[in-house]
Amino acid sequence: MSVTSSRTSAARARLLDTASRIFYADGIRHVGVDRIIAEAGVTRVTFYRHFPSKEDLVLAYIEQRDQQIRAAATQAFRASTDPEELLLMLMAGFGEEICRPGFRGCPFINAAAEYSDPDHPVRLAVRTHRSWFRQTVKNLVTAAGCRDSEHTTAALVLLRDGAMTGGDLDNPEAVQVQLMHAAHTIITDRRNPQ
Amino acid sequence: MSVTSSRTSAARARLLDTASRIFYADGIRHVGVDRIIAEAGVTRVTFYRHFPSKEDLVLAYIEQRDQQIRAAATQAFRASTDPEELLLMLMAGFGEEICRPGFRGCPFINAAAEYSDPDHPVRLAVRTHRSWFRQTVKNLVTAAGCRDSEHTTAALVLLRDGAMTGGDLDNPEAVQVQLMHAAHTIITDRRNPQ
DNA sequence: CTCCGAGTAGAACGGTCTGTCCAGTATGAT
DNA sequence: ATCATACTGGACAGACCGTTCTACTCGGAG
Repeated sequence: MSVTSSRTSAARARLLDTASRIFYADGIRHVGVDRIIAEAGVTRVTFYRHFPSKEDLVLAYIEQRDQQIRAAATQAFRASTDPEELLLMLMAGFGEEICRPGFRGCPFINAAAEYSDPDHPVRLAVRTHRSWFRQTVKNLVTAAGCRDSEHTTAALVLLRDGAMTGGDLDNPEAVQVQLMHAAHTIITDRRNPQ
Repeated sequence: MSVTSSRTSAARARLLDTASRIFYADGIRHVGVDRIIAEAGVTRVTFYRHFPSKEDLVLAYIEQRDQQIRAAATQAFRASTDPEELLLMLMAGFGEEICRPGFRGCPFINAAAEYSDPDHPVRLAVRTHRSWFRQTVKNLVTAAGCRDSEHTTAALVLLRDGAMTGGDLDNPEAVQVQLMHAAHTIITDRRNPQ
């Protein structure tokens, strides 16, 4: 229990959830630990008991997002066995996400903007997530029998990143429509005749 | 002279150029004015004479980038009178930019990631730039006689943002190829038959 | 009962941040 | 010669940064 408690403690969970909300909404480097511990309702000692430094909290935030998205994908992939439908569902998920109130762009892209050093652990975690996402898309594209799977995958990733950016900086509803139209065009155009 | 000197001083120019380089490479909020004045080779008093606060320097950085890009576009647009060719040149310019050493993504997207408040002057400057860019693309798309100019413009903006992101986080050369392929497809597919 | 892990409360550390102030220097126009 | 202007140098305040510290409470396991 004492070993796992550092990962399952209620205080730790509150800390991480609070940090996740604040980091996503307001950025990372500019937010002090004072604000996080205050809003999480814990003390400094408790914070540093669970996270040796602020950087560990930041990493935990990024990795939690990664895990949540992977879990959501695994869950969503149970809804259908048709890879083409799943691809469209995936892109539709992004389309809905960017329209939700409080959307502030892709947390990984935003984090990378704040950590410019390519060797920084945050950057590494972002690359790990993006590699997983790209591979996931590629698996679906391949399973859907698209020609030129590498090319199609890259186009969908490009589209996704552009939509996450435009959803924050431009008109989310317009971007959503554009995203779905483009995704549909890409996927169906590359479909192999059967 | 005394009136214009605050805008044309050599010290001010060095300050702004240094800040531009550092802000783009390393981010904005995390770098202090100490580093900027040190690398620019001026004193703190000189800095605060030209920029009442750090925020004014940040704004000047964003607006300088905006002006430089507009000037480059105006310059480039003299190379041809064919709007379709100009559109492809525009996208090719982004393709080359993301492959250049030191590329760190779109300075406006990165700045917006660090300033989450939609009403912050930095966000406003970013919106201003993006509005100009979108309108510029739309003018070219319209002049090129594309069907559904609004839709085509949105697709190209989406593509551009995705490429700027992927150029920083993924493989720039691969993104460049993908960008040009997609741009070519979008533009020629929407061409009205003549 | 005793002990220990996990929590609370709050002070304090050294460092860095933006921004201000004082004193002195070089230059160039009048 | 004078005088405003733009600069240099360094010290300084006040706030905030991440981090560590002491001292205390409480509940459950041995």
